[in-house]
Amino acid sequence: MPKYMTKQRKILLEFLEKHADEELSARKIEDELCGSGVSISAVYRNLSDLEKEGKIRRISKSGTREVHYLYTDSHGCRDCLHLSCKKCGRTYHMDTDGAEKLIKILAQSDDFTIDKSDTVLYGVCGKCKNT
Amino acid sequence: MPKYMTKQRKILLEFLEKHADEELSARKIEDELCGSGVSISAVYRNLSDLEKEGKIRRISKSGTREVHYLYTDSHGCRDCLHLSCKKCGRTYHMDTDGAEKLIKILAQSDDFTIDKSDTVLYGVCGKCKNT
DNA sequence: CTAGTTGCAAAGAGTTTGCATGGCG
DNA sequence: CGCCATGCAAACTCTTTGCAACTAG
Repeated sequence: MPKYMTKQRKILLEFLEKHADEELSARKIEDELCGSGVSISAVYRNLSDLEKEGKIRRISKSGTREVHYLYTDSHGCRDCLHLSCKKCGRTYHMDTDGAEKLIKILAQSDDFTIDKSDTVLYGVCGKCKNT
Repeated sequence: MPKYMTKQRKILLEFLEKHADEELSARKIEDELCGSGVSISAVYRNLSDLEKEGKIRRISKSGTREVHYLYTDSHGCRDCLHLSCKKCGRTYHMDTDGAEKLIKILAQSDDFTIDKSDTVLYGVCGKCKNT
C-alpha cells in the first residue's frame, strides 16, 4: 500500500526492527519517535498501513487501556506462534516442533485450526518462573 | 469490590450470562442496555469492576479499533482455554484432555507456563472449516 | 513534475470522572 | 439511615482527518 519510502517511515521501521520482540504501546512509539522528527499523525498512519500489510499485530492486554503493537515481520517470525511473558513482557517464538504438536492436538481434540499469525499465548517464561 | 446488587448490575450480568460465549464490543453492550435504563457510566464502571474481579476479559481484535469483552465466569469456564473462531465469532472451551497435552508441550518445548485465563487462541472452528 | 506523504490543528470516538441524587441492605 | 452506586455532563485520552506544504521517484 505505501509507495514511497519516506524518512519517517524508515525511522519507524528501524525502531520496530530494533524492538521486534516487544509489545510496544502507541504511546511509547510516539514518545520515542516524535523526538526524531516524526509527527504523531505519521506514526499512526504508518502503523495502520503496516497492520494492513500484516506486518504488525495489535494486542490489548487485559487490565490495561492501552493498545500494544507487535512487529512480526522480522526474523521470519511471520509464521511463528508467539509466547508473551506476563512478568518480563518479553515475546518468544515458540519452538517449531512444539508448535506442530500443538496444532495437531487442537485439530484432533477440538477440530480447530489455529491461526498462528493471530494468536499470542500468555503466561510465564522459564526465566521468570523462579522469581 | 461491588457491595450492592443494584438493578443495573443485575441487568448487565444477565445480559453477559446470556452472551457468555461472545466477544462483545463495549458499543454493543451499551446499545443493548441503555434501552433498559442503564447509563453508559454504569456500564463502564461495572465492566471495569468485573474485569478487576477476573470475571471478564478484555480483547482487541487485530484490524479493529474496538475493544471486546468476554464473560468468563459462567459454566465454570473460568479455568478453560478459550478458542475463538475468526469466521463465526463463536467462542469454544477447549477439550480438557487436549488442554492438558497442550500445557505439557509448552512446558517441555519452551519452558513456558501458559496462563489459561489470559489466553485466547484464534483460528477457524470445525463448523466453519468447509465454508 | 506529480502523486504519495507529512505536519498541524481541529474533529471524533471511546472512556473516565465529579458531584448531587437515588436506592440497597 | 448510611454508604455505595447511578446519572448526567463535562473532561480526557487516544486516534483519525482535512488541507496546504513538502518530497521521493
